[in-house]
Amino acid sequence: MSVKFSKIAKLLSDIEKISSRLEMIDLLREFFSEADLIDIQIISYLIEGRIAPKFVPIEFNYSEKSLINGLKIWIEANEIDFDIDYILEKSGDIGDVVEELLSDKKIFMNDSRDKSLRGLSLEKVYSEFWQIASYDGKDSVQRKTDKIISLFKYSNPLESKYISRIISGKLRLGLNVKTLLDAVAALLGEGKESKYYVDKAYGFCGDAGYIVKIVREGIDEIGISNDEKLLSSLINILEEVKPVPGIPIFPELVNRVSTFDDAIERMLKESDRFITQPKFDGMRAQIHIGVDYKSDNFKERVWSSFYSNYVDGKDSNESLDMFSSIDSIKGNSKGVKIFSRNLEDITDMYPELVSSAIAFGVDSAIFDSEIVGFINGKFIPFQDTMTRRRKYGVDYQSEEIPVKAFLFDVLYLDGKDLTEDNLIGRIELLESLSSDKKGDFIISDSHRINDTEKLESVFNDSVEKGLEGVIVKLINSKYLPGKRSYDWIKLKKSIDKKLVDTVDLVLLGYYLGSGSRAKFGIGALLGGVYDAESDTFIPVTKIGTGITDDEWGMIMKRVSSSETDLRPKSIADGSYDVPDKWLFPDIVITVEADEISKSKVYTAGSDKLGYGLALRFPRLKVFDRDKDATDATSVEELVDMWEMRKGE
DNA sequence: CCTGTCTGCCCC
DNA sequence: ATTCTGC
DNA sequence: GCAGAATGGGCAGACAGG
Repeated sequence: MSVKFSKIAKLLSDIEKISSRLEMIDLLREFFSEADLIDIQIISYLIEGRIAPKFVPIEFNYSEKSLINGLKIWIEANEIDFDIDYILEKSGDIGDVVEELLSDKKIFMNDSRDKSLRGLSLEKVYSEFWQIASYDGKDSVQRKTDKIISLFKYSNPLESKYISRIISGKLRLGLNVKTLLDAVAALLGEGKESKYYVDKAYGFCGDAGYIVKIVREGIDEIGISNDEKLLSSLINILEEVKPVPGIPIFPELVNRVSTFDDAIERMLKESDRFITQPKFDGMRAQIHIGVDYKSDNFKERVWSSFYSNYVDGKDSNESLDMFSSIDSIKGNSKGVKIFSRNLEDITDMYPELVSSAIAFGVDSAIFDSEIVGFINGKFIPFQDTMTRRRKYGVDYQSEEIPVKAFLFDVLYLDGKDLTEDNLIGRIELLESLSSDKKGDFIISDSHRINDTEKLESVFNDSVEKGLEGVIVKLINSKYLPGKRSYDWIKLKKSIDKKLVDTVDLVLLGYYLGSGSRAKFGIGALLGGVYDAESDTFIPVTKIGTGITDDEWGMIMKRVSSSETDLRPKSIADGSYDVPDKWLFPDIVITVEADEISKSKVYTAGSDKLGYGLALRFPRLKVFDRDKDATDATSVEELVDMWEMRKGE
């Protein structure tokens, strides 16, 4: 019997009130030890605002704005006295808005109710979620709204709050899947050992529900009383979860440091040498070769997973066939699959890489790589590379924007898991695969070095080639799926102050904040440059980071005296996001950015260039420069900065 | 058919 | 992506 | 140092509405 959803809402509400992760883990562990297996599996997906693992292509496609629009229409049709915008501004959370709206008990009085929904269970809510996510085509937005409102009818305000938050993907509990895995590990005892194996198994399968399932089944079989046997048996079970071609592995992630010396110090603490590889400005891609669609391992993890039962009118073997049947794979004779950083299947977007993989001359492999547009021996801008991430017109675009896959790691080769091997061994193996059949694969350059001078020269080479910088890696490190540790450190060219773009922008408006920013009444700023010719200010970017909570309070005070409801005439109009509050342009701020980019919503520079300019990765450095707005960075200066970078 | 709006554990 | 915050 | 949650520009795709 699936647990009542009202109990789940209470659990989530309790977790939300806690700030200590250890206490959250304790609450969850308790729930995990009592609840039915199916409920635990469902929760493990819902906690991420999803209904299935990431590699299953099912999304709600219905976020905060859709719910707000839908509710507004519904409120008006039912003549309810409720100001959504006002409450949203105050709370900054769609869930809180819904909770408050439904606290009025009279709202659903005259509705005829569907009895099958009474006393919602978690399982029932989950299957309704599947239907909401499955609606598509004409009027699907309206059908989703109707279904959500019908769920509200059978929920108390607290349940409605979490239904809204799950669907809009912003649970805001201060807890996510990593903490959930900690709670799973806690089922096996206090020690850190269990956590290591749980994390690792999750890294290899990308499916928290599956991990929960095998752990819980193991516990039920052995019995929780037998501590020692429990731990060792469960470790054995978790260790069975190994890399399998066709099942995406969470890519290992990089950390950042602020100086070369910091990076070197961390590396040399562990070993007398370290590895550097180029940092490409493209798209992370994990390339699998030799997917065996009929193997038990593959079926167990993908085809028979419990969520496939929820797909309407299909049995589990027909459903969720992201891997599709082997017969339908056109020209993909070797079971090639390519996955993005977030485990999305992007195979069909890169036919030339599928061909390269088939020709590569290995039976099975999993490579870690970066896909970058590459024309006449030169790297092309990130924005152009990203046009290859598409569903339609793939053939045309692959001629317009040809790409290369730069392989920089190998996690699996000809049936063997390499993730426990040292990095240096994996790289040597990768380099040994070099042959004349690489197609659009390029084995990434790796340097083995041990001092600052060499690091700086490798870094400069990299930047000169048009790359983003270098990644520095511990020479003797294992591959850690999904981990962001200091085993891998990025040194971006923006570490060098000469290579960042710093501008003085005029504050033109601001936006309301969500979640924890709501209490400040401000969440982001709109900044612009000065155009002397027309004596106007032209927006170039929003800024939402680089500001501490204390500063937000101060900024709000400073800004309130310049507020105005209508756009001041001196601020250029455009298709940019209109701020919630306009400001008379009299405050100058300093903003740092990694680079200037071509824009379709910002227009600064378009008179001269034919296209507008914006900032990539903007962050606030100084709030109030105490100078005149007309002394801010000018359009001409911005255009100059853009042309100088381009010329290099 | 065209255009605007919204979405994406999007990509970075 | 960058940045800040609580533990 | 980790995990989580704020926030950025910009891309293609899906849908609503005229």
